[in-house]
Amino acid sequence: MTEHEGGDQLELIPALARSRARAARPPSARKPAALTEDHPVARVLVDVPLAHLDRPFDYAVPATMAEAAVPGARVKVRFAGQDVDGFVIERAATSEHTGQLQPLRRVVSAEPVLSPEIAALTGEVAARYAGTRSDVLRLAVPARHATTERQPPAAAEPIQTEPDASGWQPYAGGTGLLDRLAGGESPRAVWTALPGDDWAVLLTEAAIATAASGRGALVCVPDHRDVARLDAALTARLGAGRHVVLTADQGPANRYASFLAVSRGSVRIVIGTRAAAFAPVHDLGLVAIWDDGDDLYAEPRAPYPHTREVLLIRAQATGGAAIVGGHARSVEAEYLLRTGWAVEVAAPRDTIRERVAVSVTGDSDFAFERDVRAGSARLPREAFDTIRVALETGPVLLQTPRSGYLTRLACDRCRTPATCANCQGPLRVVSAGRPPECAWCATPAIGWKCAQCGGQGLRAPVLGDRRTAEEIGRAFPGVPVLTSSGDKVLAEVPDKPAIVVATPGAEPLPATGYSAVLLLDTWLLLARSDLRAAEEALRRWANAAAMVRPVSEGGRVLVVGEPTAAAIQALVRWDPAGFARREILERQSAHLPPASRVATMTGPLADLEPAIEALDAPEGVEILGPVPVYGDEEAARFVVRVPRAAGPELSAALSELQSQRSARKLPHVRVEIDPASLD
DNA sequence: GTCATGTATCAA
DNA sequence: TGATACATGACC
Repeated sequence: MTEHEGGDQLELIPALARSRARAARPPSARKPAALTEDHPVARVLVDVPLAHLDRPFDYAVPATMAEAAVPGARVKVRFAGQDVDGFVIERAATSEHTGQLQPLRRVVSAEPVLSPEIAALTGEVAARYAGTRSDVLRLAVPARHATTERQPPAAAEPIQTEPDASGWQPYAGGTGLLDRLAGGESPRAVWTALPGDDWAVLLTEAAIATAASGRGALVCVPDHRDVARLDAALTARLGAGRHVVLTADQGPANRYASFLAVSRGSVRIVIGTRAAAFAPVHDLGLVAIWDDGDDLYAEPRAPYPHTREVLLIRAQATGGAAIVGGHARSVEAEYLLRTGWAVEVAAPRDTIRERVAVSVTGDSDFAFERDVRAGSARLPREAFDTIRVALETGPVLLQTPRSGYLTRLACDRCRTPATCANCQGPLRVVSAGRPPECAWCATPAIGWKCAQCGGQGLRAPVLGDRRTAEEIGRAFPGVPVLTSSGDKVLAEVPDKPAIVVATPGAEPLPATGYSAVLLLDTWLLLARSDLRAAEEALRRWANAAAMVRPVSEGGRVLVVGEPTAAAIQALVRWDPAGFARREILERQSAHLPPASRVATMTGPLADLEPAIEALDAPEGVEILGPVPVYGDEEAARFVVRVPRAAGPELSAALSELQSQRSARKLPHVRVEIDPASLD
């Protein structure tokens, strides 16, 4: 031990003393608090929003704080003359800093709320999304609640329940997956759930299997209804208190209590929405995400990380297992299979055929014409018949999208959405009297020709009257008609004949499933002006269709739409994997994610142009734009894309750009990597 | 972001 | 010469 007394012991290179008034002040002017002898340096992540200050700063640890200033503790420190919040990430014996260290101002709490794993994770997520760690920390660590913190931690009890792999039996590699989890191994799987299967039960068993190996599990689901379903499944198997729920809207006390139960290791099975993705689960052995294509997983706060990416980063970093599950398959999940990062867990075709039968009926003008005479102007004859027959045995689901999506132009002959000849972006009408433009690169679509059928006419899909529950009710007098949509989601459906009209994602699940599921207005979902329109449509249809009873019990799915559309064909064949494979090839040739890594830069054009100029982008970069931002007069947007392999380089270049800009006090430019949508 | 410092500019 | 404005760079 060679420590000296007083506050100057950390002046490692005093020769570099600066002329700043603060440093020049005589030492007697400040009270040099006695420092602790053991590891007197605390490395602190300070909560400042500036990109160029996004790194740890060293502080001296006063003797009075020696015990409390543990790694992970919240502290208050003096930074640039003001008190700011921070987290201790490390205690060290010495500092690299050449000046004098400020002492920690206060240890807010000795509770180590930022574990080393999560501290590292926030760094990786910030780097991946070209954001700041302090922004990511805000997502990762909930606000403190002092009263809650005073409650003593509950004892951690090991989970003795044996996993039941029978639900995974129908899947090739299913029971093997559970066995490996229970055996302490770390398989990584893309799981395509069978229609009719209770995904919550299967994920519950996966979590229990992981627990059987003495490890923790973290499962993210899109929304509250899914949380409730998974919560119920876990409670049914383990009883209350063996798992914990983390969501954003729990209220400060509840949220912090749940968080503490996890961070203190009292509970090691964690479920929740995207807010749970950063949960500091002890000995994390499994991360799982259900229906990863759901756009609720896109974090709306900077730096806009996606739950799936956060979980995969964690699996990679901890060497744990991962399950990416859904009825449909996202192109990102397909990419995990292509690269060999994960293996497929799916049911054989015969099993699928036993579960679900999907047929399609056209909604051409001819069919409508004929159906007017059949008594229903709104439903094709076959749909009408299907509903009538199915109502004899149980509830029928009609899924119909809400109107009001931003629609893109389509070929007026074959209805294929029109893409830009230059960059494959969606075409849309900017103003009357001007040719349509690409929404990404603003190239006017002059002399456009449909790639599918060679047609040369463009049409804007016009929203017709929405089918209303009333109209349906008139067609089926005496049958109760229930609606479920956006703000008014129906919780339950009686297990008897009824018609449920629901918007995608708001479909209630009857105890024994629907006797029929009808997917209406499918062209509307497909016409959305989004590069994911078809993938998203199939996901929504599959989720609704999966609620149908098995074929053997008369369950039937009918799609009303264009039979040649790829997404509809994939649904009819129930082949989400094939669709994802095909989709990924198309994205590849169009230089779209996930084959490419895309970033958007948004802000006033006067700020964007120098930013683009200063961006030290990797080889092979394409810069598209600027394009005016819909609904914002001031703002414009550039799209920057690189081959997938150059993604980390692009992130680094954007981080560097943000650093330089913040150091030079230039106005903020919003950077979003892998944006949920490019509209 | 704040703060302190340096330089430019101008009225007195 | 001092007051003021603005740019710059450090921030532990």
